[in-house]
Amino acid sequence: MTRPTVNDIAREAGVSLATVDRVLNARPGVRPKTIHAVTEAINRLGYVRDVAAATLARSRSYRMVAFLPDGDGQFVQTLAQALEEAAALAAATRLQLDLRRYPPEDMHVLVGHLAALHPADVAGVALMAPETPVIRDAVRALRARGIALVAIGSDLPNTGRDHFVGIDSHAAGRTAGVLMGRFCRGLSGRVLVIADSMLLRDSIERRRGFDEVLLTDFPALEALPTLETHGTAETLHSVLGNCLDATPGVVGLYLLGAGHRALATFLRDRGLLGRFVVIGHELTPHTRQALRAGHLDAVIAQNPGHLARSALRVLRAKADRQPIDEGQEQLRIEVVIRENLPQEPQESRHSDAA
Amino acid sequence: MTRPTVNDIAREAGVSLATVDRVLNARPGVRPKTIHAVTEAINRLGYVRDVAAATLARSRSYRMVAFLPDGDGQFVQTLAQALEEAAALAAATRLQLDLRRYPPEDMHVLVGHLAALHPADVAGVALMAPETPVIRDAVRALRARGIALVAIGSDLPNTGRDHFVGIDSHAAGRTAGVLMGRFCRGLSGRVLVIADSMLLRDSIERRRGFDEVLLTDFPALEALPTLETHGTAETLHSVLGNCLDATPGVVGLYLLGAGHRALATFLRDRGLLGRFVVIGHELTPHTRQALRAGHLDAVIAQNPGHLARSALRVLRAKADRQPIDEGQEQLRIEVVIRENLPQEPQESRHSDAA
DNA sequence: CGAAATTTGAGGTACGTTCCTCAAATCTTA
DNA sequence: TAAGATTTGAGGAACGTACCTCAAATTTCG
Repeated sequence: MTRPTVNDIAREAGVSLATVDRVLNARPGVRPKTIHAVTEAINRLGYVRDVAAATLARSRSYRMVAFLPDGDGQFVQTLAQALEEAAALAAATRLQLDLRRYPPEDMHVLVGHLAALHPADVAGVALMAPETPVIRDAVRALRARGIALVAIGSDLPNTGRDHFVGIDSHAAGRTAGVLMGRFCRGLSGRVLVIADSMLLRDSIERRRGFDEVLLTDFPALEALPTLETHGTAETLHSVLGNCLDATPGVVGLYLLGAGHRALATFLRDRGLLGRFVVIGHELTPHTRQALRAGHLDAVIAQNPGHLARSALRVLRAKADRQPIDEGQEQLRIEVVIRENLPQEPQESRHSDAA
Repeated sequence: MTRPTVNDIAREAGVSLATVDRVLNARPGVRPKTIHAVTEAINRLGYVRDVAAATLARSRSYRMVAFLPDGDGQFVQTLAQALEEAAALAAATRLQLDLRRYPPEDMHVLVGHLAALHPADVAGVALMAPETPVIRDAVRALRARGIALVAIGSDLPNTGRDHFVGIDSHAAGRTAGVLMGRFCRGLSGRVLVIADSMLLRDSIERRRGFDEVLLTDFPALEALPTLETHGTAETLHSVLGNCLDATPGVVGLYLLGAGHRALATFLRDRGLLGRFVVIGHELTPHTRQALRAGHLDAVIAQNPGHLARSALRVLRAKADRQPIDEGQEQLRIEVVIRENLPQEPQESRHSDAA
């Protein structure tokens, strides 16, 4: 009737509580035969460890640090907020998150922060950073010290990071390509691709996926070389203006990164709103507004709330050396159009001490 | 340095542990002034209740029951599996799920099951059922007895259900409509709408959303009256065959419910594969395969894993009379195309006693 | 067989909270 | 001011697991 406890296992297996404990926690000094008897009893009774009691007994606490690039990118802002919210909830389960920003222009600051982390203080790190050699080394050193690290938003392969929380940029780019192709059905012409900068791996991979699909599945569309805006509205206006003037037959615009607001202004000024199929990435206040207004046809996104919760769950699992639930941690490449736009995330107010 | 505990609050507020406890758990017999002093101390210290310790002390266990219609619908099968998996994980946090199937042809069986539930045995119920008057009454009675109820997959408004876990069918239908319209860009013609039966609220609402969008945004497309297959491949073949023979200019097919396998066979037999834009609902092995093969252009889906986890989380919250995290429980209307098809959910194997 | 090594048992404390009892202190109100 | 009502304090047991120590039992091996 009631849940079996460790004492029930001991009785069932005909051993003492201490032995059950040794088996359950994989402590040494138990004969294989005894281990077998205990696991048998566990299976027979259908015992499941009560994690509440276990974490309480362990009185373990999880101090995590998250590093996000400083700056005004809306996606990063949204993610930061999602992390704060997820952390507020996770505080009830003894997880403490220290969210820090680093100047994106000087990676050595970040590296310094990472190098200063000590496993006694910090159980795990969530990091959003481009993959440069210095970062790679810093991450490797961190892990060598026994601190878990998950890459968030943008992957850091070849660093031995414990996990990547985010979507596959290449597949996201392919998805954008298919939507562009299908939304432009019957049209032939050119597609402008606009990015902040093509130095980021994500942008490169999105672009690659996008091109692949256009090339193989939508030969009537030609994707032009990427226009780089360097994150400023002025550059976007001038570069895009020049390009449009010089290029006839543009039917679609693909924004690899930010710049939706600047683009909307530009198109409005030129009376071009609604003239192109426009596809972008990430759901932010700007893209949300553009979708609603009809200036943006689809957004390929990853859910920041899921990102944040997944990152914290994975970090905790890694800190506990426990397996992660792959199914739950797999993030979807979301396709957002006006009709399935989720409700504005309202002020989610958590009661204080509940 | 260390997390504040109830004892810290007591010291900080200058009251006893008992009083802190009374305030924390909203027990009676504390003066407003004292309550204020305690909450002040809580805020000052940034106290967060340790849920692990709390649930342990309460030694509460959560016995939940889920009712799904019996039958071979793939979505229901997938959902059942997702519920089992979510329950296996939640077992570690003292939640026990009893997954039951009821014969969809006789609602009285379900009603009987519901009527037999006693709040001493069952804390909450997850129910997937059509909204009929008998069901409505049974649900009302259940809630009157103090058992929490969440509707899963398909809503039960006007029953006072505690929560609905699922997506808005109307919005899902609109989303399908937009994709149909955009994928048929430049074409004018007719769209066939196929359903198992139009008696289900979900089908009706999807259809309504779909029609709305076609009517206002894509006047070149005409949605024809719904063809009902009653869930059998034979009916689908004959009805659809007749309709296609009698109707020129069909450019799209919209499947409100199941029947993807039968449709694929039908189209293959007639040599019509790839001739229409085909849009459907729910990601199942069949739709997944059709997407991959290119016979199906898009699927509007809700994630069964999220459904299951959300249902259990909400039930637990309701059983504890605690607020739910709206942000986390909001389910997305997913748009799935071949390019963003998630990996096949593999055998997720959880180690036994970890 | 005996000594050494290994395995097991018994018992305890701790984790942070809930929930209980009973007495003491404080407030109300006639 | 005194009786009654309300509020507060002190203390303890319980939840299920982790982790510790030391002694006893058992096995291994020379």
